[in-house]
Amino acid sequence: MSSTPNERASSVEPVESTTGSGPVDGLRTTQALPADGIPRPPDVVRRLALLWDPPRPSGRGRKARHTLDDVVTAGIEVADADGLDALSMRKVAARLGVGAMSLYTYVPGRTELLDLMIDRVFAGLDLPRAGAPWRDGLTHYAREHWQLYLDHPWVLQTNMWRLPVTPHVLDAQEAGLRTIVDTGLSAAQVAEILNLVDAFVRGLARAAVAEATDGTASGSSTDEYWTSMSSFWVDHFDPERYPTMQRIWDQGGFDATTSPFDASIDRLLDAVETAIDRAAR
Amino acid sequence: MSSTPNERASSVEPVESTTGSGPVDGLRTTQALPADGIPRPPDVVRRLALLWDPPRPSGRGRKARHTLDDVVTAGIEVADADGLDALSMRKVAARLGVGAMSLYTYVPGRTELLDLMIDRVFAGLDLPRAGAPWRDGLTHYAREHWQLYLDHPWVLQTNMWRLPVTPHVLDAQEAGLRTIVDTGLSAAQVAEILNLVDAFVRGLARAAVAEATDGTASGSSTDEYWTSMSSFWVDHFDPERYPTMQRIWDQGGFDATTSPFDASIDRLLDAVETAIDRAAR
DNA sequence: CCACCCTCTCGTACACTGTACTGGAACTCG
DNA sequence: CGAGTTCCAGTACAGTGTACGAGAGGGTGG
Repeated sequence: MSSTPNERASSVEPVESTTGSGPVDGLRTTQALPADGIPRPPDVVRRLALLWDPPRPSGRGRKARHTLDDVVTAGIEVADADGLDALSMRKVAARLGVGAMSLYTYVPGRTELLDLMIDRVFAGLDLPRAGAPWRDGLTHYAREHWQLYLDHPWVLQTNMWRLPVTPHVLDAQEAGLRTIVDTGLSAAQVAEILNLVDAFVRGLARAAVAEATDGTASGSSTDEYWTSMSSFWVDHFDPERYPTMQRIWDQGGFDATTSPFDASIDRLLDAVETAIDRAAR
Repeated sequence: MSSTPNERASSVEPVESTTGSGPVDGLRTTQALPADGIPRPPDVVRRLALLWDPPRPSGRGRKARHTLDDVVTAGIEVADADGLDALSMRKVAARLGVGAMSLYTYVPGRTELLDLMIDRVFAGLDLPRAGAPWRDGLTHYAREHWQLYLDHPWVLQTNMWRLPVTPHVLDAQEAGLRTIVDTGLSAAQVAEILNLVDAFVRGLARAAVAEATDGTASGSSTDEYWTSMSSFWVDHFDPERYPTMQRIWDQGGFDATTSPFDASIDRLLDAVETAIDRAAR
């Protein structure tokens, strides 16, 4: 029943900050009994293992044709090109010119591959330096995330309730918290405000991606999509039921002149500033 | 065969707010050529058809064992119970005591079923009345959405870039816009602010659901999950790499005493108020 | 050098998904 | 009582993640 037989206790190697790049065996670890004797559910532990102590390739055995990084890169390429739904193990494997099952020597499963992909993408963020004025830093933080989501929309598609706990994701959080930790806010407020900013950026990015890819996803061209939608407006939309929408539409409220990000980020930071001023008082 | 090409121009009959409840044939529409001769891609049109002109059951033929509403209800029950991943046609059918393929006489496909489920759920919102002070109305609007997402987290899981264009979803938008349309803001600002509020609520709800269901999803109990996570903190977390996180943690910043919604909504509305004041000046 | 063992590779297989197709069952109308 | 119409469901197909186990290639101890 237990899908992953193999008896090996958790090793005690030092944490390296570089992600390992070689394949290694025994990715699937079953219920290992660590020193403290507390059994850990394999799912969570396995997800963290590859991320936080990347295995070094052991010289023995057959040479690997690729590296872990290659696999992650291939995954990102597939997802960037065709979205998350198209990210199947078979497609990633095909891009590397190997069989589907070969991936499983580099990665325990699809979930973990996705974690690694996200970590990789977050590694590319240009994070605000410590010591900068909080408003500059936080703007920078928000804008970098915004750009990340536009570049890799599949990160928003992951159906996960929160980002995975990976080194570079935590790096980003760390940098975000750092921008406002010395402004006099309480610890709870700091955490809460960063949540607010994250929620804001993700929400807007989602909407922006929707705008950009509407219709394109489902095979129909953008033109086709919009003609269908306009047919909706004439066939189904009832101005008497939605007078306010009609009114705002007539006044050009839905024209989306500037980027929604630029339009709103200042307003959001005003709110943060208010909070900071109150705390200082 | 074409169920939606509707040769009437924009109909004059009032849109009813009750969703139709009978099965009907010809749900799948092929490329129909409407009067204007512009071909419409079937996907988009089909998705809209069932939502906006609900078919009435025609008395002829075999009696249906269920109604469209039954199917939608069953879908919502499945999704509420086991999440969106568990929402398979076979499971929904089983709950109704019916073969999987029978669903397709009520609904063209899974996508459309999901649209209907979302519309149904949004129909249950208690929307702010017209004429109330904007801040009360907008708070009410936000809180209702917040509660909806907590009650039906699968709505956030839908992997759609935006909510489907359904009658009751538009009702909610209409009510939201209405709360701030007469505050002196420009049309663009009104649209933008409602986007902001929506993005905010969805983002926070996502985080809250994450908090509530962490680990539970993947089969392991919450206890097991947390013991694994605590093992993460001791095994992998490096305070030297994440000093700010460590500091905020030590000060109890991550304790989450009150609901994140209550903590942040006022701050967000402060930002809105600032915008309104500026516009009025 | 050779045998052995370790590791990577991958064909096959299973359970699961959405849904196209098709033949049959049940109901109303002429 | 047909005829027409509609609902029901069994089978089938392409796709998914991945368990299993047989083979291929390379480092190392004898």
